[in-house]
Amino acid sequence: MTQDPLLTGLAALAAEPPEGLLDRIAARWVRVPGPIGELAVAYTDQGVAYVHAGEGFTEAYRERFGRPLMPAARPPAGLLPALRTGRLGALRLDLRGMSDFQREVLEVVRTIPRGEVRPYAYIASRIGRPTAVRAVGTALGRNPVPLLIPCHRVTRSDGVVGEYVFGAAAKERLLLAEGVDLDRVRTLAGERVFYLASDTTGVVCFPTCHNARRITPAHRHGFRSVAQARDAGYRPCRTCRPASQAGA
DNA sequence: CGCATGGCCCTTA
DNA sequence: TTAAGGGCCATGC
Repeated sequence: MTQDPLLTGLAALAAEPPEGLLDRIAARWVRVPGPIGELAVAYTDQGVAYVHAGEGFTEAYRERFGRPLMPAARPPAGLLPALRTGRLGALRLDLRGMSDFQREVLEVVRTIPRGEVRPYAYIASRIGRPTAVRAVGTALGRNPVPLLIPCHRVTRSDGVVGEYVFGAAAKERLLLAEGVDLDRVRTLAGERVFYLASDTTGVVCFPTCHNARRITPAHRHGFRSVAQARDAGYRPCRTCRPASQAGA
């Protein structure tokens, strides 16, 4: 009907988007096995953007991101190992659209090793906002990539496991599967012990820090606060950095 | 020591 | 624009 080059150009666009364009706009998604059952995972050319458990994945994705979704043939490289080992490896994440606060929280949480836990208040201190403790909880409740950014490893200061996007029961199962001795954490908490120190190294740790777990019982000392441990002559562990603030 | 309570700060409706 | 409330925490009986 017309030979208008603009129209033919547009028609070509509609029929066959240029390579890469679609991936910038849309996300792909796959179903994969995870440690707590089947997961739906969405990813873009930037990396994994969303991890969802249970029903209603596409609805939840669209409500939250409002972008088109296309099924993918296979999971992105590195996703399955990351879910299996609890370590990201080279897997990239797409965290665009998060607030600065949320990104800072997630960056710290990301560094908590498998098999260990840290309190919400610790995350708040690490990002330099020691009183924004509840806001940290809110941010983790909105973690778009649970399991990959291990928000299940953030627990309450009083030794209680606390809430979780996929439910408190799932959080507890995950931690046990990763080797966290929750019974011991709870026993210590009952004695008001939230830090463990070694009188051979002079270092004080969070109880689940791998350094704390190797302390011989005879040389182990429990403390209620880092301040008390300091007064007793201990210095904070450089690995788990108890009571450390941003920069400190 | 278990529970209640005020405090805090970011996000959402 | 504002107000309400949440994956919490430290106190005070």
